[in-house]
Amino acid sequence: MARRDSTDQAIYIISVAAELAGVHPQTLRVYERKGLVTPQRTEGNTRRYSERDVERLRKIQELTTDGINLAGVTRIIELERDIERLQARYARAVRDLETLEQQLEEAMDARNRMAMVPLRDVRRIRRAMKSDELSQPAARRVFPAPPVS
Amino acid sequence: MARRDSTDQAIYIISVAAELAGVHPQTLRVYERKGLVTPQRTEGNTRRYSERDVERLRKIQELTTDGINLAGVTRIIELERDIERLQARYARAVRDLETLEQQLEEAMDARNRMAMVPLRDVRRIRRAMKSDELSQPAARRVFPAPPVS
DNA sequence: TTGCTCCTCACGTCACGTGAGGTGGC
DNA sequence: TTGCTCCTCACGTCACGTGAGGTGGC
Repeated sequence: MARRDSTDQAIYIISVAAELAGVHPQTLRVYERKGLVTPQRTEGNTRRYSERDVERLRKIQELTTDGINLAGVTRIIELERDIERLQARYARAVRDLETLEQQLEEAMDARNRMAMVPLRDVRRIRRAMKSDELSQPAARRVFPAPPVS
Repeated sequence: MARRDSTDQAIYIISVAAELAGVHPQTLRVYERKGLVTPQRTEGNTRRYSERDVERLRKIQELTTDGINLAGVTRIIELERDIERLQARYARAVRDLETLEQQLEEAMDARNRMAMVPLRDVRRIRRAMKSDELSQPAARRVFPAPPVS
């Protein structure tokens, strides 16, 4: 779940992160105290913000600009993450559906190109066709249905 | 989309709606002015709240109790509605998937109980079986695959 | 008449952002 | 040293809820 890639690298000091997000550095300290954005710290106790942190700061900035307070921002970010997950799950289901539809169609196609014979009659048919003058080529074409992957 | 049922009937005067939602009547007037809840009006210009309105008021009350301001409440209610729709859509997809899986399984079952014969050989097989002493009952069992609903 | 409704205005409270002020390490 | 960082405290602004005050119709 928690991806570990370049967007997690803690690279920006507070003044740079603040500028990238378009807010006051002091604001970032307040956000951290309230638990909205938790940057890493250097050994010297200096904050280091990752690209992901800055993204989050921008999102917060966008929402507060719309007049939403921090309690609302927190909740909204959670809900939007839920929505993303749901959408991904739905997209996966649609893909599965398409795959299955195609499989079903193929199965139907195969079936429609064929005549079906109860398995228990196969031996009898083979025997009957052996006694027929034209039987040899046709007899080989009587076969059990192949398993479908 | 907009359901029209008993929950839309405008039945409560402001004092009752306020009590049901656990808030001050004056608050309801403020909410209306801000566009959060829009009750119907009687001919005498008195507000009438529906069950759905009261539900919404309770939701607002719940969120503001969590310290979320009205701008946040509006957004959150929208997002939660989005989530409900997405969940319904996902549930529908899952149902479709199950139906299709069952159809595919049935198709496979039918196929596995049968031997398959290319259609162009059916006539030849029938002819061959006719000349076989045990052919009569078996010949009837050579048939084209039925269409699947 | 009583108790509601309607409205507007005003104010107390609180969240938020940000500036000030003093500290310390690259 | 300079310019950043760290922290805490304080204050201006604004959103929100709610009370007051006056009106009018079941």
